[in-house]
Amino acid sequence: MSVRVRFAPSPTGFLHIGGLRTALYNYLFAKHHGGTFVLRIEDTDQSRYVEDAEQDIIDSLEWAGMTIDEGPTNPGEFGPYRQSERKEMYHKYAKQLIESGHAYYAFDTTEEIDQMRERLKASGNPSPSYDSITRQSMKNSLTLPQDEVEKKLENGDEYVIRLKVPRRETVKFEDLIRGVVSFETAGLDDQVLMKSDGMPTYHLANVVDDHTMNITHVIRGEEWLSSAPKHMLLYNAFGWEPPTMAHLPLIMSPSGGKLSKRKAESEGIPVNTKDYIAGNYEPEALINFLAYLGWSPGDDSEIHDMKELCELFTLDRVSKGGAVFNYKKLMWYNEHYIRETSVADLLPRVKELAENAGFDTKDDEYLVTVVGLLHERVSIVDEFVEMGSFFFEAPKEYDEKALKKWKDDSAGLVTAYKEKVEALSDAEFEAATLKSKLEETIEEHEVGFGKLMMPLRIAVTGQGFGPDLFASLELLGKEEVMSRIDVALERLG
RNA sequence: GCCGCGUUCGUCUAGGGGUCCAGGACGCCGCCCUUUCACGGCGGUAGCACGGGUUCAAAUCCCGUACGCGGUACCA
Repeated sequence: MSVRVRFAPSPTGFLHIGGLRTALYNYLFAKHHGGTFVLRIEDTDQSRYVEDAEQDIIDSLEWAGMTIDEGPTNPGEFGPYRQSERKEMYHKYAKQLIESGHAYYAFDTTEEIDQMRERLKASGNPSPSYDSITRQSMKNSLTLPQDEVEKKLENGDEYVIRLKVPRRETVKFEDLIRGVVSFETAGLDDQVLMKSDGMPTYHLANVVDDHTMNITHVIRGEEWLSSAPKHMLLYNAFGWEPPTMAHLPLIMSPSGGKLSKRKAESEGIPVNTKDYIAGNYEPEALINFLAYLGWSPGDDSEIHDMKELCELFTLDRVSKGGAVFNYKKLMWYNEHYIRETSVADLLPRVKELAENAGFDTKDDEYLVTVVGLLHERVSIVDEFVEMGSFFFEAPKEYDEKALKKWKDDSAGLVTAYKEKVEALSDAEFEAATLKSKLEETIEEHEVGFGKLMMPLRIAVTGQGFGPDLFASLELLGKEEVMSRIDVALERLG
């Protein structure tokens, strides 16, 4: 049977970076085996539904380079792909479970359940739950007379359907990442399968869908491991062969704990995929980084594109422990992929960025030189415009830190240099000459290179760092350079 | 609390009984290159959570402890 996996997010917000990695591992696994990558929208919680979330998920996956083989917008033969559109199916299967004695109706109100919990807590039970013991004293089809149950159902009284968890049983299953995992049913509660609003809970929906959609491998976050035994119980109750399980380690925040939205933001880590899109990160970098966050091919390689990752990826090489998100390493990947991208490919992107910043980008030839000069220096494409802003307009102010290098003798040296260079024709105004003129000047004044270099850089670019200065001067042209020096001399003295 | 899952440099990881006084990458530090900023090159720093076993031999197997994380909902 060919591999079919699903990424099954709930549309309660924008696609989280952890979700993106789960999707990636599913995708890589599917493609490694020539299988199918399914997107299923788990929208069974109507109270948390977010309108634009589904589109955001689809856009994010596409940006990251994952092709959805089957999903709500490109259905295959196992649709629909939104759980809200499969309601009848869940009802049918829930009913089947009741008939086979694996589930039952429960009529308790929220208040009654709360009271039960209070009562048990008061009598010394630290974690009361609706289970094989407590269900005997609750209002459900196991305790109520048959005719009363039927009457309640006919009256349209609110009810839920609960899983009848066996009293004492051991549920064991093999997880591809963790090996054999084992749970005692005594610790499980009678999970709600159908909610009183007629929607299934995740537990029922996920089992029914994975089975009816022919999913062969369930690859999901570790937060699901604890409820996996309930799912196994369900597969058993239906008499279905469960899919192979693989529970992924969580992505952790640098300060510890699951990388939550709140934590990530306070630690300067973009948490939603859309933040990376808006922030102009290289998708290849994010993907490469994410792939290695909890997985490695086992050799010393670090750089792989999606195609290579598909070839290399296996679940047995996924690590078990949580992985801390290392933003600096992400940036290292980002720098790497920018350097790998040709100037020609970068050009239109930088052009758009610069224009959005309100700069006149002059002609493409000019821009090509700008991009070339900054290519090895930027960490993220935005920096082409930030670091290179002086290519488009004269510095409005001078960087404070850089200004410390503007010493008492700076004005004199810059003036001396200016006088030399002023004599050059436009054609002579090129990097090598500009450099030799600087050498001449420092020799005449018997000072070090930096004594003139830094002030000159500040005067022309406003910054204490940046691309090769002489090439920059050449590109800017004589007239512009002269004018900037004059302004600086006047303002800095 | 209970249940489950984890634990190799600061971080991501390699390693699955001898070839490991533990390898790679990010970061950090230093040197070289560049009389500028970077890129790059070279080198350095730093780790098997702890305690017991098993074994001729344990980072690797077993048990316990500690710590971390997850779950404990009519949320997913």
